[in-house]
Amino acid sequence: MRDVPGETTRLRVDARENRDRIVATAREAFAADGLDVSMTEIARRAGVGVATLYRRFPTKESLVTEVFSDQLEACTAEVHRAAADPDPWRGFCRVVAGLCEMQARDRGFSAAFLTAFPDAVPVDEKRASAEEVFAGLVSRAKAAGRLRPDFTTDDLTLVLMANDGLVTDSVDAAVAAARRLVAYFLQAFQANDPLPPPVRLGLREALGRDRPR
Amino acid sequence: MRDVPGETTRLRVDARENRDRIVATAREAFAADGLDVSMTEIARRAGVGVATLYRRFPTKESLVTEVFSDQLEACTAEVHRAAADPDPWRGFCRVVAGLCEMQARDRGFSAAFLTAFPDAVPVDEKRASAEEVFAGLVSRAKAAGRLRPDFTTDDLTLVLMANDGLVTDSVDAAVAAARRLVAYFLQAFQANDPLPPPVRLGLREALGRDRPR
DNA sequence: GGACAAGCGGAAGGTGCCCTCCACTTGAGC
DNA sequence: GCTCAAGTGGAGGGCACCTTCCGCTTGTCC
Repeated sequence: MRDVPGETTRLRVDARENRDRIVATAREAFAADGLDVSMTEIARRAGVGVATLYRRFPTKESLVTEVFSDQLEACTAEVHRAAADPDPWRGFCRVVAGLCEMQARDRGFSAAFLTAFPDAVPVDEKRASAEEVFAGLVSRAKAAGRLRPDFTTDDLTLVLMANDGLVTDSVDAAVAAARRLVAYFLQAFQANDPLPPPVRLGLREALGRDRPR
Repeated sequence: MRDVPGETTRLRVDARENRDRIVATAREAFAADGLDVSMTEIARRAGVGVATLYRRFPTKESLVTEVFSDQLEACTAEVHRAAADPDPWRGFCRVVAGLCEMQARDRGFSAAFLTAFPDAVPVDEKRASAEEVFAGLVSRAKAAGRLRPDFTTDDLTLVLMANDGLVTDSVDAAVAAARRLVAYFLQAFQANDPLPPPVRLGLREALGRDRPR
C-alpha cells in the first residue's frame, strides 16, 4: 500500500496531466461500460502504464471513489436545489426524476451511488446530509397532501435500485426507460390505496459480490 | 465440444444419479447466489469432479439452460393460469405479482428469464407463447376499464427488469421489496395520467457482459 | 464372472483480472 | 547544465474462472 499524495503534496506537471487524463478516461469508461472496465484497459485508453495508474490510485476502489466523488456532489446538489422548491411536490418529483436520469446516463454512477464505500468518509457524509434534506421535502409534500402518507424515504432507495435494473445497451434507451419508470412511480406516489409495509433495502457490496460460505 | 446424450441415449444408473444431483445442486446454488457460482464449486457441492459435470453439460450456459428450463415452464404456466382468470384485471395483477415473486425468490431466475439463450430454442418458444397470452390478458383488462390504455406489453419487461434491480442479501427482504414495488406499479397501472412513450427494452447478454471495441 | 465401454476425479491449460517490482526516464530547483 | 527524487512503463506474480486431458474405476451385458 503506497501513499497517495493529498491536497498538500504538489504533483509534477506531467504527473498532474496524467492524473487528470486518467480520471477523465475512467469517468468515460465507467459511464459507458460500468465499473467492470479493467484497470489495464483504463491505463491503455489513458495512454499510460498500469504502474502510473496504480501510483495515483493504489486500488481500483480508490479510483472509482475519486471518479464519482464529484458526480455524487452534483447529485446531492440536485437534491438540495430541488428541496428549495417552494412547491414540495414539484421538488419531490424533481429529485426522483433527476436522480433516475443521472443514473440512466451513467452506468457506473448507479453502482457508485448505491454502493457503500467504507473508505470514503465524505461520501457517506454527503449522502447522509442529502437524505436528511430529502426527508424534509417528503414530509412537506405529505403535508401539502400531494404525497401519500405511507411513503418512506427508503422508497427512494427502492426507486433507485429498481431504476438500476434498467440496464440497456444504449444510453438513450436507458433514459427513455427511466423516464417511463419514474412516471409510473410518481403516479403511484400520489395515489392512496393500501400498500405492503415499507422495506429497508441493504446497500450492495462495492466491487465483486461476497461469496457465502 | 463433446456430445451430450439426448433423450434417446440411456445413461448408466450411477451417471443418472450424478446428473440429477448436479442439476439439483446447481438449482439451489443459482437460486441462492445467482449465476456467478463457479462450475468447480457446483461440482464440489454435488460431490462430483468437474469432469463429470462437463461430461453432462459441455458448457456452463448449457447447465444454466437445463436448470432453468422447468422454472421457466412454471413461470409460463403461471401466466397461462392467470390469463384464464375470468376477471382480466385480477389475472393481470396475478401475472405481475407472481413473476416478480418468483424473481425475488430466485436470484438466478431473473437472470435466466430476462436473458436470451441463443442455443435454447424451446425457451424462446415458450416465452413467445406466454407473451402472446399475456397480450390477450392486457387487452381484456383494458377493455374492462381497469388497466390504463397506454400500457404496453413491453411494460412487463420494464417491471421485471426493475424488479431485478432489487438485489438483497436475504430472500425475505427481496420478496418484501418486490411486493412493495409491485403494489406501486399496480397503482400506477390503474391510473390514467399522461405518460412518456413506451420503451422496448433490449434483453441482456447471457453470461459475462460484452466488451465494446 | 469377465470384457469393455461408459463413467469418473483431479491435475493442468488458457485467459483475464488486480496489483507489485524494478530498471529506466524526466521535470524542477539550484 | 546538473542532480536526483519523482515519475514512468511493462513484465509478471497471484488468483479465480471455464474448460480439457488422461489414466483409473465401475456398471452392464453376455
